[in-house]
Amino acid sequence: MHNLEVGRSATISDVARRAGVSTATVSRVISGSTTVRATTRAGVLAAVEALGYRPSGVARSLKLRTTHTLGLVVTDIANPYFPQIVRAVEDAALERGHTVLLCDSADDPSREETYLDLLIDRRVDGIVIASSGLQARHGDWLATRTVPVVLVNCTARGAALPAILSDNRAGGRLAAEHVLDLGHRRIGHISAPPRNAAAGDRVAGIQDAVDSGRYPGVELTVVEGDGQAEGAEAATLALLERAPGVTAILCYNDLTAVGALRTLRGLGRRVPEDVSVVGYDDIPLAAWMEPPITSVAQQTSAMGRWAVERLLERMAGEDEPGSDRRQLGERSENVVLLPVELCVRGSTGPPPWA
Amino acid sequence: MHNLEVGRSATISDVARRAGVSTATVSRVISGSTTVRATTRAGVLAAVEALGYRPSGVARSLKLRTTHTLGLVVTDIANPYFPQIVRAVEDAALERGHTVLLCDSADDPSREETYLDLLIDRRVDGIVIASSGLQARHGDWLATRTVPVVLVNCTARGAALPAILSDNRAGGRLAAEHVLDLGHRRIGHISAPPRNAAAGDRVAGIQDAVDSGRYPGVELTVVEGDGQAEGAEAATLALLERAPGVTAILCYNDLTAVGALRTLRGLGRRVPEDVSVVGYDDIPLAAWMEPPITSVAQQTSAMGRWAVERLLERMAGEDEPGSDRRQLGERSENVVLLPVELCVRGSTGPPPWA
DNA sequence: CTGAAAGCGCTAACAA
DNA sequence: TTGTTAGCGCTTTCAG
Repeated sequence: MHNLEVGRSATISDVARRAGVSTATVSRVISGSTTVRATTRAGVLAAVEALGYRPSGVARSLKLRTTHTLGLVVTDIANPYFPQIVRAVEDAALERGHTVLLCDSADDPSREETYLDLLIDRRVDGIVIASSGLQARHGDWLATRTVPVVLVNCTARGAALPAILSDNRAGGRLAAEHVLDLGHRRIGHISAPPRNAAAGDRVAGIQDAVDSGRYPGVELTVVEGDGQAEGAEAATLALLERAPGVTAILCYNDLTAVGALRTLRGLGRRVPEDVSVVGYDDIPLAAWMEPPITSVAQQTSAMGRWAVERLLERMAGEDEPGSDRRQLGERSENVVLLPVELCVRGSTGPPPWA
Repeated sequence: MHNLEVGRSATISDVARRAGVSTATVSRVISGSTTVRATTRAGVLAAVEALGYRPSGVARSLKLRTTHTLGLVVTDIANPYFPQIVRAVEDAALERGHTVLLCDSADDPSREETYLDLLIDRRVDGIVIASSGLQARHGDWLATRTVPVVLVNCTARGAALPAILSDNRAGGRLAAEHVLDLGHRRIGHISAPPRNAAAGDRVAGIQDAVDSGRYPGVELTVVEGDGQAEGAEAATLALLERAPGVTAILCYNDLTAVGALRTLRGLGRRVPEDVSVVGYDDIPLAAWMEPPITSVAQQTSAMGRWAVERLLERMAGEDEPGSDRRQLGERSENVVLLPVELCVRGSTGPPPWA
């Protein structure tokens, strides 16, 4: 009797031997090919069952030149914004039989680079990058690779990579108009480091609202935070020092808003009676705070799903003949802009004098 | 001139051809073997550079029978407790040159099963399972596989899989003693569904404190929540109905505490003046709430790190001869219990009459 | 110091 | 309907 070595998992040859057929036949049974006699099939299946055989994805990948694996690079999994994207990407990937190699760059560009190399080495079928601050050189480098890449809520300067973005500029404008409509005129903004592309767009949107001419006499003060609750506390203090009269603070994200809320409370300023606060991202946390935070919601899961679909579609496309279109300038359909929505909650209200 | 096909990445043969050597030599250079003449090495390196060659991890995995990939199964990535584990596991894995296949079972047992199969197929080197409710059948099944598995904060009834657990019973006791010491006597507990093993242990710990004899006249009421903020609202209402006089609520986790806080506030009950609330997990969120939530902290990152180390150590061990010890009953060193710590914050205080 | 050759586990012509 | 064979891209004896 032919025993398996201990610790080794069964191979297709083991199954073939046991079933008394060739490996080709086993392969046919596994892949569900119809050109197999029923009795043969049954025999193979019995052997598969008996041996607990599961085909090696590694061998299959080598042969088929596809790993059914997607790489997902995120800036910081600990930031509640990202798990939503991860979930969406994974859902979409799993539906199509793909798994996800998660790469949490932990806000470290060099780690991000390491991961990108690793993903290439692992021959993933595609890469989704949801990084708040993709380095320009990464973009250039990525554009030279053969693996399809799509960007989620970030852009690579220069390199024309397909991307799905949320309309950050509109989001900034929406937030600003909301407090301006409420009557606020001295407003502050706590932004994020400039390597974060979204930050700039949101500031631009806020500026759009200020410059629209619809709100005379607006004073806008911008300070830089770090997108974290802790960092936002110092930023809030700095803002209040530079512009003691602000009655509304627009925050780069919800975590920043949390920090602002805490700081304001510590200073004895009531929200929203004394100061209104607006967040961004509408993570679950926003609704849980006291007061619940008014926030700009992005279509996070749509973004993740779109990214995966785009990737798989692109992979399929590359099989087609004469598919050298990668060399052509990518067209504008490659960038999708998703609308945002303002969720008004308890952290905003009219200014004290209104 | 020998051109590469478009869209295909360079292989070791491409490099060999270009450098005018055999693939064996290229392989030696890549692996840093010293037995290569300097000039030859230089030539190979030049070819590697020119072609942008990166060795295929897939082919290497097939040959070397190791993928340098770990599977990580989590119950719900959207639950803020898990990203911390993910981060820790990934950190430890990356340090040792491994990548992580993330599997978010999204609280769906059948999806978890699908993922486990997928991980086996992908021939991951090991699997870390951080699932709140591992099914018994999964455990049995896992025990039959050759791939090393370690459990984080969960156990598989029957199957003797190595596990790292946080001392949930001690945590429950700690939380209970805290409010009992403050003078509370009518206390409530919002637990989690029984498939969650930790939930039972925490209840037991609370019961330990109650039964210790140190606190006479304690009344404990337990209701079941779902570990989510939303579900906790109904559970809090149910608790208050069954035991209107409770002055302290111990929660299964911080998310549950958030829900309790909101509900109490809605009812006009002040925290901690009227009712004290204790959370569990000490996720960042706990400190951000108003009032900040007193919570039991687990050593999350230590758990993730330990899991990976255990896995890799086990993988190394399997190469050794006569390593049939898997058949022997696993010994108790296979289960590690990590201590917990109580973080006292503003959500707990003496009962109203004290 | 270097090359030839075998083989990891699988699939896909091509024959039979 | 089934088997034979040739690789996928790499590493690793074993010769030279």
